[in-house]
Amino acid sequence: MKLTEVAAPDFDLAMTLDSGQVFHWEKIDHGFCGTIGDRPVYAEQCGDSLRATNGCADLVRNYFALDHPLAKICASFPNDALMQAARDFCRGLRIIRQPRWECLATFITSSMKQVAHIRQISRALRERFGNAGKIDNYAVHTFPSPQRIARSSEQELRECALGYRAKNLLATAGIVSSGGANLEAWAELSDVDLRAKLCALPGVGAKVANCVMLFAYERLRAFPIDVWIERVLREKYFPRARKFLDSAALRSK
DNA sequence: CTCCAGGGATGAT
DNA sequence: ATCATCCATGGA
Repeated sequence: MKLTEVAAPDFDLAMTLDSGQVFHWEKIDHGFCGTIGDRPVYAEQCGDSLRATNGCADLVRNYFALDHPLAKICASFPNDALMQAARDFCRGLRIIRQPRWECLATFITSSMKQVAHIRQISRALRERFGNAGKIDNYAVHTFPSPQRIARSSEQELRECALGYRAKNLLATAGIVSSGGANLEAWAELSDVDLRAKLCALPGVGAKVANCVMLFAYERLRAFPIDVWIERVLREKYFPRARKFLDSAALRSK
């Protein structure tokens, strides 16, 4: 396969793909196979560069947000020991730019699930309802459109290990595919309005809404609080706080 | 306000 | 082989 080189300073591909923001990339020899939108893409790290599928340089630069000034962003964090440890541990982790529907649908399936489960659900949905593509001899699948999910049955979705989330994904796919929610147009909304729109969709609460805002709408101030973050907040910063999800996450703008 | 269904992988006994 | 644990949303 012919690869093209893409400059990627302050970037760690494996760290980014294994950080719990995206769930479909598969490790293959020295790199990762996946899709960016409807394009099959292979990418591998080579020092301060990526080597990626020919013709995908701009796509890769945008998806992995290589234009974000990561060093400057990290330098803006508080300089306490805890933040220093976090910076060291996550060096090169970037918040990437994901397709809106794919991100929303994936995080609806993520509720009450661990990363390994979410990866299996993503894979099942893609293999069953997505379009097949190839990277050399390796098969990849696009994430299915809202129309395709809406045409499936709750039973079919349950066969992809969604459990009770099947009903929510089906309902939200119906709303999106029928024009009841224009995910692209929502990019123009304020943080507060966008969060309210997202939370009105079945299966989307404060945590999922903040994930989608952060990973699909480039709202870098959104702050998803899962149980792990909540534990850290409680243990290290706010030992007496009670309910983060109903207060901090929803009020942050 | 509180309580709890929900489902499958993963780790412990 | 069973058993306990992990987890966000929404409805009672």
